[in-house]
Amino acid sequence: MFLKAYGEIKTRLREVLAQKNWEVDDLKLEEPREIADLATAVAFKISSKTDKKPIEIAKEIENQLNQKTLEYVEKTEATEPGYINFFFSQKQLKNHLNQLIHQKKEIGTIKEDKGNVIVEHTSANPTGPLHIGHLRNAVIGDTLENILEKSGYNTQTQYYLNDMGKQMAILLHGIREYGLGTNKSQDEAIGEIYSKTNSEDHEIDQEEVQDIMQKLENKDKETKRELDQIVDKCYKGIQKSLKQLNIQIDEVIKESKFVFDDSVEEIFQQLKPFIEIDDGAAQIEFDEIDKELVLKREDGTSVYALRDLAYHKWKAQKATNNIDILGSDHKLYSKQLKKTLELIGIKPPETIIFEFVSLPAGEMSTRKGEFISIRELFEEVRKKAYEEVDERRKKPREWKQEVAKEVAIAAIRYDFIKVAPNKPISFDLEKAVSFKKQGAPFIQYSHARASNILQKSGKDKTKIQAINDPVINDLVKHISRFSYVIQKSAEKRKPHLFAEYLFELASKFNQFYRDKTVLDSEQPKRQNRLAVVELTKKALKEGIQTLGFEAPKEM
RNA sequence: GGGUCUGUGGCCUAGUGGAUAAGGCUCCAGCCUCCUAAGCUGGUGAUCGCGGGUUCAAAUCCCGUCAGGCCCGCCA
Repeated sequence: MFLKAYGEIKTRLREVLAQKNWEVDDLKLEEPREIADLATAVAFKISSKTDKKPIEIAKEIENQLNQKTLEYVEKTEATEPGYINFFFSQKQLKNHLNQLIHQKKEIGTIKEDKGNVIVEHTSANPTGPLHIGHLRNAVIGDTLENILEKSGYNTQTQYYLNDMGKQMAILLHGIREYGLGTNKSQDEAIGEIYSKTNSEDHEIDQEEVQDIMQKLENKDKETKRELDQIVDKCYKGIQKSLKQLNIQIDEVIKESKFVFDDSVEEIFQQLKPFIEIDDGAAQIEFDEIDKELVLKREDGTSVYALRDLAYHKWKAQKATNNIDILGSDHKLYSKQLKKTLELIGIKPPETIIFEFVSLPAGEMSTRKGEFISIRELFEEVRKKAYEEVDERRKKPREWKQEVAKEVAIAAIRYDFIKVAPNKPISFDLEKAVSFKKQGAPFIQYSHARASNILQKSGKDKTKIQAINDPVINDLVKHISRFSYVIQKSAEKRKPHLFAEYLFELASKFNQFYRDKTVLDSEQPKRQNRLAVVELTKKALKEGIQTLGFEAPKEM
């Protein structure tokens, strides 16, 4: 309803401004908490172009606005020094809320066809297990996908799996030398060998590495098969780590695909007019970027960039929107990639760059074997969650384990998603394990409380009758913003906005929970409050699932 | 050195042109005979790194400066 009201006000405001001949290119509505539902400061902008005071203009606009009744707006006002405030229709709000309680489809889903979008995320090299740096990538990607899906996109996630090039050649060389044991998790075993191969006490046989690279480039089936075995094993471990946190990749695309089906060569030919040869290497130079992009080495083998270009060309044909989630170390490269695609008329991807996750001790490195793996993190958090559940509820062990698992997944994911991507994170395991209030368990707990009331309520009719009580009004109004926040979060590609919204919802429900007795209250109130609880529970559950974790009924 | 991102109460984070800068942690004072206290209420605490500028209006835009991260590979 919030979304509809927003649209209605904006449209009407545009009409009025056009009538008055006041052109404003950037018409934006604000949400001034406590003051009004929506507001605009458009009068200030107009004022600077005319000789009228903002408040006079605001009053004129407000007058004109009210020439036509608005469906979702009950009251407007022009206030000093020149804002126009909008207050929503309580009747419409109530209707809307009652619809939400009874509708089949989930709360917040926007019925619109916004086209296909591929979200490429994580895409870590199969040279070891995923660590918490990759986790930030995975959580942002997966959550964004859920939010986009809810806002009307048809989404797919892809993992671009590197199985070509120098790094992989080095890995294969290392495995040939040390062999791959079978006793432990394969991604971990591979990670150990990879870091051993790169360590200072080991000398890399450059000739062999060169040979492997050449063979792969020339589509040598035997070498490909040998490497495939390793890559597949490692990816299996990666996939398991992701699954642990409720992250599912829809499609895995191997880099070699584009060499083997000749699309790398095809795009290379397409780029020919822009390519320059420097010391035998084929590269592209840019006017606006200071650094050239190498596509092929002196020996004719392709570099990652060229294969990635072929991948992006392929993706551009499959979806209208492509979003890549990348670490900030890829910033320069992604700029080059986009420019290069534009040269040959291919729509470049959008990129969401996230800053690094560091440990209190310093940086993580797969090559050096310094990192906290997702597995370790998950185990730690789950252990802690189990202690917490165990302390509070007398229940069977399996039940406590299940809840602990759900809480752990939620706590980890929420911790990463609530921070805007462009902020660097210093990851402290101690702090991550101690459940802070501003985290997922708090939200899950609110849902459990709501569920508990409903479970004990029996069969009472669910219809919201009165929403004039301030505590209730605050809560239900917040729920009415659900699809609006989904929309905003999706269009701005900012999943943390939704994470914050959901925390506020939980917080508002807890205030309601304290102030308003539900089960033991007198009848018109009981039914009304019960309906509010049901609606809140629905919204919390839907929001929790959108963030990629579960909402236990009890915890 | 060049590019880029970040800098908000003791700590973590939101807000990136609009009305008193919003939360959480910590600390202090309260609230379980009453639907799950993983909760709630109140309080202490901020010249938004620093200095200029633009604007009716700046945490937000511009310039400079300091501090930290990342990048500047024929790696990915």
